[in-house]
Amino acid sequence: MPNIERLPKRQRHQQLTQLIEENPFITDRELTRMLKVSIQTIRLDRMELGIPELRERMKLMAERSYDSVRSLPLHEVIGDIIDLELDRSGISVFEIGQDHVFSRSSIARGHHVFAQANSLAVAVIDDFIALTAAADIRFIRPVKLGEKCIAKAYVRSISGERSKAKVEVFTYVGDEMVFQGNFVIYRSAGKQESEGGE
Amino acid sequence: MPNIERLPKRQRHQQLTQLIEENPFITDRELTRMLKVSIQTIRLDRMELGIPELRERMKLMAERSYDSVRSLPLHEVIGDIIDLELDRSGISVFEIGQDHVFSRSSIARGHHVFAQANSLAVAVIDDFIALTAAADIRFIRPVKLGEKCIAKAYVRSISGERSKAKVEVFTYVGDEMVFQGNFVIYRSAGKQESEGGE
DNA sequence: TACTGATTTAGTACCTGGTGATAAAGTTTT
DNA sequence: AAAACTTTATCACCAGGTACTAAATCAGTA
Repeated sequence: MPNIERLPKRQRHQQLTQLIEENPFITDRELTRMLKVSIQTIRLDRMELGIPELRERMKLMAERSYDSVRSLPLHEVIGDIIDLELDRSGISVFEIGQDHVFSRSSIARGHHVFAQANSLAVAVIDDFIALTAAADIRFIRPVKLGEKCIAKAYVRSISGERSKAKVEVFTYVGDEMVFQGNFVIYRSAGKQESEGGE
Repeated sequence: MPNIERLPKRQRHQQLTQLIEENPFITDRELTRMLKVSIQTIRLDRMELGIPELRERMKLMAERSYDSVRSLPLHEVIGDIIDLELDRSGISVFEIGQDHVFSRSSIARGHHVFAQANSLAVAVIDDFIALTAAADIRFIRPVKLGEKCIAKAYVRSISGERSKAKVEVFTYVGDEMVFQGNFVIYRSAGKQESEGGE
């Protein structure tokens, strides 16, 4: 009574999984048409496969995107600043997540590592509007998914009012340095006309 | 019959808009508790404000993220590459959208401008895995919301197998140069052990 | 052949988070 | 007070399910 050559079910499970993966917005009813089985079978199959219902799937996707939206573009500072002495130094922590890596290699895309350092360099300058004017950076070793980047910024020089500041940033994973950068930050004491990209 | 000093409704509309913006996953029922009005009022308000129901909101977010998930693999290159001569030069276009700017100033965050240039510098190198090792960059003027950035990359030198390439990138808005960068890209002919962040 | 067990189908009740229409009450404004 | 606007209250209905029970179908034996 167990089964040899009782594939139709497993085959259907495969197809079902694939169909939903291809189009997560498909309803059970539509699936019955594609697979030519009753809606109850579809539902049993979903249960067995642990695939949630349409609305749950959409909710999950929405939540996932909502989280990554607020961790990416909404955050004007990338990484959590855990220490800040204005015009002197600062430390921030940023953990590399799925959203930050190349899918094929799980290596963080450079601009995220750059963004953490850049954000910190800007944050450490005590000014209403501070913008990056230039930077000189080194990626010392690739950063992988899950690694926690600790960036330390040191203000090296501040010249006068409405002028440039030099900030040096080192990023570590553990005690390994993975990134180093020298930033020139424009500070606009008073006026907000200035140069830079951030 | 029109109204002067009939704020409570508009005030509520404002609050409603804000509440939903803060937490798009809120139900009408929860909103009645926050705003102390009946659920019908909430629904009339949503109608007037053109705010779709919870499920519709989740669906939109899910669809948006689904689209951007499929444009994110393309997102490995930021900007549209419109011309590419491998190991020689390339051009990409990237329009600054809401997601790319500081809300307070509508100035593009530096890392997006950097990311376009960096992506192009990597793409122009004809190698399976190419990673940024270092960069020397200048933000010449701020880039604003809606501006179209045209990045041009030129390969300046390629040294041997499994070695460094130097790529220079200029980014323009119209005929104004807004960014300039010198990138050192590692190319790993064969092996994929190499350095860099991108 | 009849029994066993898995698989599939059917049907009902119920749930959430709404829409839409209609009516009634409350509040201003005129 | 009458007209106009705003809010609340009902009621019927919908999609896309869950949860549960029951029956039908099919296969492979014992």
